[in-house]
Amino acid sequence: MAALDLFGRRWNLRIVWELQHGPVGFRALQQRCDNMSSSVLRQRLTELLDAHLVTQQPDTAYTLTDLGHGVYQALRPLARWSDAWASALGEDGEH
Amino acid sequence: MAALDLFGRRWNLRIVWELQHGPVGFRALQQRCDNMSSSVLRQRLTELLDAHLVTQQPDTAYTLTDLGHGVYQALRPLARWSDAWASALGEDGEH
DNA sequence: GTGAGTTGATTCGATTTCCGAAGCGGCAGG
DNA sequence: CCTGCCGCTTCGGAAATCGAATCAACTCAC
Repeated sequence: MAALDLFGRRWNLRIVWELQHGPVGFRALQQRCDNMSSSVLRQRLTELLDAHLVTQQPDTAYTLTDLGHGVYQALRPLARWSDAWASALGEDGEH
Repeated sequence: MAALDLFGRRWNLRIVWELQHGPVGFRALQQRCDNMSSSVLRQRLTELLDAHLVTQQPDTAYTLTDLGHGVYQALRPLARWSDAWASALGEDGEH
């Protein structure tokens, strides 16, 4: 239930999603997230750091922990579903 | 990506989660969601209705569509992960 | 049929969150 | 030095969220 609360906050899902490919720096991460506000990004990152989903490397780059990588795995069915969702909505509006 | 936006809104994940057991009325649904604000609940419900994840029955009760049920299925890995997450955080703070 | 209780739904002012742009100090290279 | 990039902070305004009051419709008891 706490998970639904954490991920119910804007950008948290997206940030985990964008960190899947490996360590990313602060400003680069911001750009990947549609240039979201830097203030909110920092806020979200501390939340994810506290939740032990994200770690900060010696070179200050951010990356997923093992736990965080588990989230990404758990998120993949949702990504697969979103494809079905998109096509279902697409058939709606056409013709 | 639109899915991350929709579910990045507060309560949307929770509402889908709470509708898993079948049709629920407006006020009952509100109570299940920690007595969330009724104004926001209505707003979220119209969003979910527009997204075809939720339908309103003749007796005005809300229930998941087939599409909405797919979301719930896609959410179950996340629920399973949250258990591992909870125990990992639990070991942290103890002793 | 009238009065009390419940339900889905709306309104509105207050609070919280989010945004975005500017700016900070630190650290490169030229 | 100066310029440019970096992680990060500050702050004022905009937007989302809240909470409580309220409405019309419906039920049920009496």
